[in-house]
Amino acid sequence: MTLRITEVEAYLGEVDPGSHAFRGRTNRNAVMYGPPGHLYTYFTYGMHVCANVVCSPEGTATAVLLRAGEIVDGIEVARLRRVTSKTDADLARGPARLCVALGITLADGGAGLSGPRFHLELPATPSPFATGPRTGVSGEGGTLDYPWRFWIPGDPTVSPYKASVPKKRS
DNA sequence: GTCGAGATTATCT
DNA sequence: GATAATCTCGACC
Repeated sequence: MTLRITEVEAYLGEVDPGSHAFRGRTNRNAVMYGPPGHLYTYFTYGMHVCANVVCSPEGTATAVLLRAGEIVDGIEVARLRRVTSKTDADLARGPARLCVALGITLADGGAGLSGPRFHLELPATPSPFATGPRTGVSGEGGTLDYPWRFWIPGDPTVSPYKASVPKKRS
């Protein structure tokens, strides 16, 4: 199946308070310290799986979290995996949803993106994108000081979920 | 459409 | 024992 990535978040390793690598290398984030082009998956909140792409050389821990995407091919399979989704745009709108739709599990952690299981390729033409503060990150890592969220404006698969700070109702 | 709270478990301190 | 890079459901506008 094919997925067009529409939203990501950057994590700059040990200098990023929101990164799993902020407190140093652990057993879980060991993959991020490895060579680039690999898949870093992790289990969070006791029930969700998220996928990252390692993008820094061995020894450093930067990665890109796949937050949302559009199912281009194999949408029927994605629908079976995401029964709760009412629309196609919901199939991969959100990090955990994206993993479910693609069938990514913890067992895929460390897999290469040029191997038989996964293949990553760049688009023929670059897409316009916007930047902003990250969401879902606890602590100071989720503030405007770390505007490392990138998405394609206007794309229906980009999550509006908690995209803006809670505002009081007058 | 938007807001608020609960669910549930691997991992880290 | 506390925490967490989230999702879903129910209530309200």
